[in-house]
Amino acid sequence: MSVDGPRTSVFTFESAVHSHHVLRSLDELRRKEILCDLKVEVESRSFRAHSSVLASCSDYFYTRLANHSRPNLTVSLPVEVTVEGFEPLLQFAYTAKLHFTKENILEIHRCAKLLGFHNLDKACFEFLIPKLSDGGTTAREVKQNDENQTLHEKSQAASGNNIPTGDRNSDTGKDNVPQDAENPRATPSTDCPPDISSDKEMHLDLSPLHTKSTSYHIGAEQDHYFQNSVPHLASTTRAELCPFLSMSGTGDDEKLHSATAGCGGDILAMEEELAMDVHCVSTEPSTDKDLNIPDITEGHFIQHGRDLISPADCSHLCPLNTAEARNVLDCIANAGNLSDIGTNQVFDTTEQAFSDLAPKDGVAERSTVEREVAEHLAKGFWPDLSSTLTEQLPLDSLDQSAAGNSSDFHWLKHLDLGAAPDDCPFLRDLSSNGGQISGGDSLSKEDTGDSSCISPIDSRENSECESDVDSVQCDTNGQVQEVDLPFPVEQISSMTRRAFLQMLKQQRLTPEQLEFVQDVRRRSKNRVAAQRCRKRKIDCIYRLEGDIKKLMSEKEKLLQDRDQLRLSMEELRQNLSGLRQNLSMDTSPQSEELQTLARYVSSDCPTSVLLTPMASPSLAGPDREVQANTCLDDFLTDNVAEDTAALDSSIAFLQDSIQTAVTQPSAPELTE
DNA sequence: CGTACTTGTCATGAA
DNA sequence: TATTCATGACAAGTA
Repeated sequence: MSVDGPRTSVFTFESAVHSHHVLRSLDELRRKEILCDLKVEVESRSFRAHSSVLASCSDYFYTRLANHSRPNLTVSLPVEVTVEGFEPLLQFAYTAKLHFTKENILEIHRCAKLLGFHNLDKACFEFLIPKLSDGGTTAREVKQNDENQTLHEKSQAASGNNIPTGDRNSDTGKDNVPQDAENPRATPSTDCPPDISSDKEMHLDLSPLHTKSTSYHIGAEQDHYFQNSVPHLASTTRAELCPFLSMSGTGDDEKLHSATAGCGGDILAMEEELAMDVHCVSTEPSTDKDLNIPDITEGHFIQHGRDLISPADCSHLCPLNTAEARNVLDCIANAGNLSDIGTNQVFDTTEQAFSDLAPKDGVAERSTVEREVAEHLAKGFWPDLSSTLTEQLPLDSLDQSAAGNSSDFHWLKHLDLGAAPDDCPFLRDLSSNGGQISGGDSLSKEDTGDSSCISPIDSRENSECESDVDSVQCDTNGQVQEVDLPFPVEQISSMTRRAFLQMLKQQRLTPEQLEFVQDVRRRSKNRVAAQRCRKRKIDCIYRLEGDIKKLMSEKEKLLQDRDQLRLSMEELRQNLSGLRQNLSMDTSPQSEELQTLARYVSSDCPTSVLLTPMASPSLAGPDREVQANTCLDDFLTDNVAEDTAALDSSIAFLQDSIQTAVTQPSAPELTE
């Protein structure tokens, strides 16, 4: 039987934004070249970066940098890695956003494979490459290509070519625990050429072409890639290729996926806030060689996969894996030619994005989609609004959404809209579009003369006996049918007096109809007035309550100030009493002068007696204290106007004397 | 069943 | 003088 100590509860606070802030700060540091301990040379260009960042994102960099903690490293990437492919990857490492064009998507994909970048989901490329490439490659072909690769590597692994892989997790993401036995991070030195660490110039030429001492392995798919994409490497042996390529030949085909796609990687395992931004850029190739991605975004979708999904579920963590995401991106593709959209157009909000993604052929269908989205968003992020929104949404619209495209927007629940409900463009627009103000005629608010309160009231009028308050309206409607009004009854209360009279004149109503119309108008107006009145009354009550609280606070503060002043006054009196005692026992010339002065300034005041207690031994204790205070106050009050000059000089002299007494504590006159 | 609350309506006075 | 508005009072409905 084990005796356990007292159990202590451990609480964990997990910030949902910390990782994002850290990443953003790191990117800021990189842009300012602060704390950058790594220089990456790609072709003729060099990039400053943080080794830890790249090592955490790339198996290649991890393998090459894990054992080199010295600063100012220079890493020359293999020649097969191009700036076109590496620059977006570097941006991705610091921003979790991959900017690509259909011209460079293949190059990025190839470099991502070479460098073993995580979190670039394979399915992303599976989907995007066929969509953006002109060759008509299908997603199935891309997937099949990767499957062939994994199968090939599995066969190679079975044959004994088990090279450490850069992958730390399985493709399924179900096993997020790093397996050190197969983890290259456990034995990174095996992949590092021994001559690198001895490089005295700290210039790590990591190109496999220059590290012939390393025996690396390359899978068939890489061979295929190199033979097609890198012709000059077609004749290169596997041992001369990028070390990362050897990582993918562990024999575990699933790990290859992870190495290239990053699903189930450490970052995912850490439940980091994941964001996959897909910037569909224009067909114009990027001419900006800086790391600042040009503003050529056409479609911008941000999907955060936190909180709602298990980190082990790779397919959910990588939204572009899902069929829903494919549908969305299909919308991008179907929205028109990418080049048709302005190169400087940026979709910063889902509103813009889906406005353009929505079918152009029908407003009703678009409205249905938007309502579906709004409902979904509201349910997911603003539960308080969801009910209201659902109530306001037409039932047929919701039914249509439920039966139609609702499944296409399941992934929207992962959208991170950190805005208030009022800031939600969908809800805002829906309210503005769908919330048609009652009385729906062309009369403006000023024209009707009604206040803002008319909207909810009239909205109730528009509804058809949906609630209890509409019982009156039901009765009214019944009367409307009886009198057979030639115009909508809801117009009666909303129109101006002039318009109302004009309408009565034009309609030639019967006396019964006229009486009914006037009664309806009167009651409606009065109803609104009563509501306004009650609202004002409630507002007044709230305002008065606020005033009461404010006054109570002020009162409390004044009472505290009063108590504080009393304490200060009491302390001052005690100090003054002590000072008088010290002065009375002081036999120094200064003290004699003080006493003389005291007798002078209080020649007709009993205070002089108090200042010279020896002269009046009959008074002592609290009585003398009270009397002294009283007499002194009275004297000062009575004589201040008579001899101000003498008083000022006396006060100054007293102050000097007090100061002298204070600064000379060792004076014999201050000691008994 | 009583109570508190909401809402519509009426009566009345002021503008 | 007619109309509008504000407001108190009352009644009906509801939780």
